[in-house]
Amino acid sequence: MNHYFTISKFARLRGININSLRYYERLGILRPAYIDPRTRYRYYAAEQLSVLDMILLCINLGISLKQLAAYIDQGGDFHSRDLFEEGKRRAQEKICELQNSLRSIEHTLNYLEDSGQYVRRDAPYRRLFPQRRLVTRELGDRMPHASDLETTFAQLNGYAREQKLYPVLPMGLLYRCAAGGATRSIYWEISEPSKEDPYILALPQGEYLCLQVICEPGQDIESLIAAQFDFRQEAMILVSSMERSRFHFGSKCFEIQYLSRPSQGF
Amino acid sequence: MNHYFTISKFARLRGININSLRYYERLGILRPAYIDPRTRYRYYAAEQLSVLDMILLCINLGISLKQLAAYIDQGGDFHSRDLFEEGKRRAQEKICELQNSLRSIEHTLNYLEDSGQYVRRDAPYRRLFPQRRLVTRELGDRMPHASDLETTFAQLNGYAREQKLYPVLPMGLLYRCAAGGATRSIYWEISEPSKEDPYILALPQGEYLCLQVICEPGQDIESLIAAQFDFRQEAMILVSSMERSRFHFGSKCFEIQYLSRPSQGF
DNA sequence: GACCCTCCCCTTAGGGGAGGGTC
DNA sequence: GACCCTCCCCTTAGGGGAGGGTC
Repeated sequence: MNHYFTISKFARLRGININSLRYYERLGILRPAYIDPRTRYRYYAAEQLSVLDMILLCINLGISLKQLAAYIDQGGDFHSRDLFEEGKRRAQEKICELQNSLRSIEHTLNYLEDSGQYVRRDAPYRRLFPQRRLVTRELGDRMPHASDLETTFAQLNGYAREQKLYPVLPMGLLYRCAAGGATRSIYWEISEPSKEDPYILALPQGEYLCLQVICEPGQDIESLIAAQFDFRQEAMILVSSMERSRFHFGSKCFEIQYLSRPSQGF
Repeated sequence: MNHYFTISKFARLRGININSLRYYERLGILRPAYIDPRTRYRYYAAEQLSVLDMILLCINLGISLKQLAAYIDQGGDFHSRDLFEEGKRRAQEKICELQNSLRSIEHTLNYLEDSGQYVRRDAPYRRLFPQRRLVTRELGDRMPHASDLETTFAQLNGYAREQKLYPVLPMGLLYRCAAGGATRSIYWEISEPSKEDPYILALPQGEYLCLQVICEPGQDIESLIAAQFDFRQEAMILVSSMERSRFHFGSKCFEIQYLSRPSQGF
């Protein structure tokens, strides 16, 4: 003489809704131990809690209940070890993904907070940056049109995502200046801390000479920079997007960051 | 003269399906920058990628797109800092939950693997256990009926879940024996490594004297134990469920684990 | 009176396809 | 020929409710 739980008592043992149990029955993964043929009332046995726990584990880890069926053999037994192995893999993957997202978010929040101290500066100032990692793409001899530039930024972002470099704001233009001339690149800052990639550039930490400029749509940003800095002096010049706690589309404010003789350190 | 992306090019920039973009438009969170009134073709601007990135971040972190709407003000600006703060909280919570699940799974896998070495032993043997943490509940003077026992196990499991102790297999009976008599409890092993709780018992690591018994449904497990051990000798006796890589309902095989004079250590 | 039953409709974030027009 | 449009139906894991019977 076995003891049975009614559907609501059984559901209460794991804090779930009775509709969930009816749903598991429909899927065929957890049929009541007994169904009264007259009233169609469902009754569950305590041993069935282990099946329910498996189901809840799967849901928790994003293993679909159809996939769960693959871990039950004809005899109704669970291949629980296989299921746990799969669950372990899933959990590890998800944790890894979330840690990457979290790092990107924290990176961005730090950046927003730090930038808050430099809002609307008319005069040049010195700004201390930590070491930064950028993913860059060199542009050709001529500055592309705004529309092509946008596309190139988007493509570089796509590349960085594919390579799991976790691009974040800010993005912008980068000039590597030397006596022989300057090369022009675009960049996205990345939050991935250690991966290697041919397009990654590690910017040294240190104090950069900074200047904020407003660039109207038709205006040429390079002539704005050239008015302030010499492109033939060995230096690194970044033209960085400035985003604050809100996104403003069509933002025209940039921060120029200047680092002289970067190859020699500070 | 702005540059626009067609819907499929825009989707490709982030590797998503064009139906997703149509869906975001329906929700009102990402309307195309321009819609040709004649053909109804949708065109997107590069700046809209930042909105798309916000949407993808939310999905990634389980923030619903309706909730996302709460971070957009009348002017169409994103309160991105608030959103990032929320995202950070979510990511941290999810990572924490997953790490707990992962620990439970690893705990269970270790247990299954370890138990594999002790399948179907006829004779007593010594088995080394690591330190184990149990959540226990004392039973009354008399052993409850099987049905009530099942309910009590389920309740204790529910309690352990609520307290985030992460109960795992094995579970079973626990006797704390002394000259004055024995107390009878049920227990679940827990995978939570450090939390304190009045019902937690930390079992010392060490070698336990073990014995496997088969207990048929009608049979009294306590008389089986009493045939082998003296309940009045200072000791800890566990009657542990034995589960292997598959769940078998109505399993009747138990492992008796005996530790003498636990208060004196090993 | 609390509990259970069977419909039946609804949710999220889209995916896939039919049938027809556009670049 | 590749691309885009608007329907329209489908998915997962249930949640909620109506209308009626059961413990």
